[in-house]
Amino acid sequence: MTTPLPGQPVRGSASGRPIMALLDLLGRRWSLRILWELHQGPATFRDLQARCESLSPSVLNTRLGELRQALLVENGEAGYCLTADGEELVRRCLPLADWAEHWANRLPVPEK
Amino acid sequence: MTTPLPGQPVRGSASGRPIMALLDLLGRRWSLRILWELHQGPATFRDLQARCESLSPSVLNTRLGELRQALLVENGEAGYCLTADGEELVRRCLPLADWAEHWANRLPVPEK
DNA sequence: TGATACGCTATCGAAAACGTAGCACCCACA
DNA sequence: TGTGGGTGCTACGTTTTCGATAGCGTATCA
Repeated sequence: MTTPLPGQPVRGSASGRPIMALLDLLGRRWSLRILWELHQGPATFRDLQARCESLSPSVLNTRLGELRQALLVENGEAGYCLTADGEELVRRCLPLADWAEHWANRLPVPEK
Repeated sequence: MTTPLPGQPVRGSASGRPIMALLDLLGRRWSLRILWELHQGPATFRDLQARCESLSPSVLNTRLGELRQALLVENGEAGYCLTADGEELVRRCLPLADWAEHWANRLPVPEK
């Protein structure tokens, strides 16, 4: 699978607009979650697996490759962590956590 | 596939925390894109397909079902559109468009 | 020379997504 | 009354992606 990047046609949009590349990149299973977990602090490969309740190493490795190509994540001394850009991206998503709480309150309680 | 909702275990997290349900919901192919397109204005089923460059009706229908269960999208007079909650969610994601532009400038220009 | 941890790859079956065709419904119009 | 257009949506076979498990190669420390 190729990493969606600005300036290239991506799935669902031949335009190359940056937002489309971003939506494709983030709309892959575990992408958002991985960024979220790394925002909680740096982690080794195996740490990340554990935090995500044991997602496959193959998928994790694929996602990490994409996120590294996109310069959102890097592998440093302390293990994997967000780049400055990645940090800023997540920072802009933080209002989501807030919103999710309100959302939970408005939804009917799901059956167990 | 079951719709991830707060209060239930979701893929990658048994905790039921709202943010985890949200990350699961949005981390499915086309979810973010569909919300994005609906934020540009209401659309019929076929409009949505066209705006997303002809994604499969089966997938579109599945995503719409999930987003409707999550009370983010509804089917009204003018076709599909965001609910008040959905609108607020997207509003909180708008900084992403901005960020994506900066991101594009910092990335090496991809080969054609 | 084990013991342990690291990042990561290989393999294979299951699940999700894709592409295409077409159904059932409604409504205007001839 | 039938035909042409729109609607939302389903069916089905193929391809892609994901998931579960095992294990490799390296490094570190005892």
